[in-house]
Amino acid sequence: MKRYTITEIARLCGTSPSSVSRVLNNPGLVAEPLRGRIRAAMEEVGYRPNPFASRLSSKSRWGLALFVFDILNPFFTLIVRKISHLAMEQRIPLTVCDTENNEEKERIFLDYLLENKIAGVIFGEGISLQTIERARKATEIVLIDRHYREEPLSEVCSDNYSGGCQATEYLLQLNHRTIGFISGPAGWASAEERFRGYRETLERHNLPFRPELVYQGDLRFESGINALEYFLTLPEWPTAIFSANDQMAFGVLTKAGSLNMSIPRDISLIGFDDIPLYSPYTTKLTTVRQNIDELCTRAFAIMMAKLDRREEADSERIVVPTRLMVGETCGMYAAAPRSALERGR
Amino acid sequence: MKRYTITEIARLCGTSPSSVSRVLNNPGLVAEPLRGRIRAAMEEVGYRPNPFASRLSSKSRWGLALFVFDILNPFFTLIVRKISHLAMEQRIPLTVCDTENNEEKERIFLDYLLENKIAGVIFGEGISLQTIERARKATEIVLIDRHYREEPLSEVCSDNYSGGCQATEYLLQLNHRTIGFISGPAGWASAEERFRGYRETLERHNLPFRPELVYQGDLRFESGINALEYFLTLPEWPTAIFSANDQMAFGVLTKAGSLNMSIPRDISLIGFDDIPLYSPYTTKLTTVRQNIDELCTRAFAIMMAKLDRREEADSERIVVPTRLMVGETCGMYAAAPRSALERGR
DNA sequence: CCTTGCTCTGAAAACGGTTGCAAACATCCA
DNA sequence: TGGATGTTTGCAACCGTTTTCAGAGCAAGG
Repeated sequence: MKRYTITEIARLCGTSPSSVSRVLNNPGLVAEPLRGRIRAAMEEVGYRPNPFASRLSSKSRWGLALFVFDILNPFFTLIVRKISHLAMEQRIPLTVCDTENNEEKERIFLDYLLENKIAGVIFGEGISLQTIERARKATEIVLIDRHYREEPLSEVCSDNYSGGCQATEYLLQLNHRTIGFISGPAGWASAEERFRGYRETLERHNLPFRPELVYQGDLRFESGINALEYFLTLPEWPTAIFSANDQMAFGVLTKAGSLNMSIPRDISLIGFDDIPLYSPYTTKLTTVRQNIDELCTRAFAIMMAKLDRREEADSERIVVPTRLMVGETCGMYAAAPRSALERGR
Repeated sequence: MKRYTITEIARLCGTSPSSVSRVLNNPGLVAEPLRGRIRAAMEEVGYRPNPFASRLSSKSRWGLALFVFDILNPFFTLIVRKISHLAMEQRIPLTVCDTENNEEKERIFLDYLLENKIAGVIFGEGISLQTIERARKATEIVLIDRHYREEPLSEVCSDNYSGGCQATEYLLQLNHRTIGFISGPAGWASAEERFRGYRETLERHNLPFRPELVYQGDLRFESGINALEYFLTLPEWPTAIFSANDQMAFGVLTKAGSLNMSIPRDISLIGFDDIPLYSPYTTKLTTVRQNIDELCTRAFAIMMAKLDRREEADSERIVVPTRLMVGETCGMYAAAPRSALERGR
């Protein structure tokens, strides 16, 4: 399958390479009869421009990168999947950078990308501020589910605050009054917003915020296990637990199982994310859905817009709503102590 | 941070661009004093070749691609992680192609890559033969954990057959004689080898192979659930189950839990892969470890070798050993029917 | 009929490297 | 000492586009 050049197309049409190039990049500059002929010829032989030549000549940047701090976390795996498909649809090469929460790796990836004149990078949560700072000086950037507080940047976030409220509100409706919260790492805006939703909803209902009911996790499975262990050391056990993500909620579910506790009978549980991977488990987790597809699509669209109009695009902040997904892990709390009868049901 | 060109380096050293280029690509052609000077100058100003110019000029291919059919499957996620790090170490751009088991997507990815003169592609299991065929005509390819039967190709595989033997052997040692097998999809060489290990080990021990003890799964969680349901419809239940991968084993574990069966008390269970994600679950799965890091490192090394020496590299087939990881899901089978006493233990 | 101002087109110079070729020089052997 | 051979080096062409610039053609305006 021979690869044609712009010059050959030109010869085929009895015109010059310049016109062919113009048809490609600025069709308005070529008058109709010629333009049609050229287009037909390109179609005919299946012409594909040589990307290296274009980029060398135009000095334009090209290609995108996606930074995630832990590709094994299914939330990020889904982001990688979606963004990589979006990029492929546009025929834009995408470099996936799994930094493994390691600043040195971030640096290496970023150096490489800047050297190669990448056009833009999309950042997931968990990448260091320093790296983001460096990147934004040299290229276009968009943040997914991360709030950059210093100054406006293009960001697409789930409505983590409302999600936090929804979850807490729901537990309150079910009569729970002692609600444990498993947080994410400090400094993660998305997780902190969920926490704020939890805390403010409690206060809105005139329930005092009790710091001992908050366990700081790191969003991983093990945190859920440890969190439940911690909650059970408290003099008064929480009757419900709100976990800042599904993975930790799964840790709770698993630990509960091994302690012969039943969820939701003994304790209610609500997660955050709605990772499909976990849905097949027999107990369907009640959780707050983040619309990952939407998150990615919007972020990608912003990136494309930035690349198109070269001038400084204004930095937008888009908030994607979350939705409560009622599963099987939350139950109505009966104020009376659980009776043997109730247990045996 | 100014970007220097080869010409500027040449001027700095009072030599010609050709020599600088040669230092880069063929240092042997440049005599020592000059070479040293050029190297020093490049170091000094932090010279980085413009990759587009090189590729345009040398017409060489560049960049790698990695095809996996389901990036959400942690086995493949780990491969993606490892290969992407290896590529980054060598400063080679890597395109991750998650085909979602969809031939159309395979085609689009591959078209794009060939158009962009990719240097090589690494295939994981589950990519269609047709795509592999097309790719190998146009570029270098290496297969991971996939056996291409038609003719020799460069392949790096786990020793799936031995792994299958190890697992079965282990169950036999534990006195199990009725061992169920949950297979992978037909046509997947890696999974079929595991099955062969299972079958031949049985036969080696003069146990008849019983087709009804084989449930065909698709390597996903749900298959494990369905498999256990199926096995329980048999007149004689298996006392142990060997699952062709961990995810299905997890399905079994979960389903067993919801049926109030205890593993390993009521039934022993062994998986395949040793996915770290699953290890934190409180019951540690007994499984056969695939050395994913090794698999990837070897595959990548072969790819690099192929790219270095341009001539037809001979196709090697490398087999990476597997290892039995004893967890908590296999127990000794007591020939006598389980007594109430034993159950209550 | 001659300007003027468009619209379209082609020539040619980049872009930053690679590489074939030949010149310059050193080395070796007869 | 002279020619053959081998090693270094620089010149210049080329890779396939983009883009500037100027010229050609043409319609409108005076």
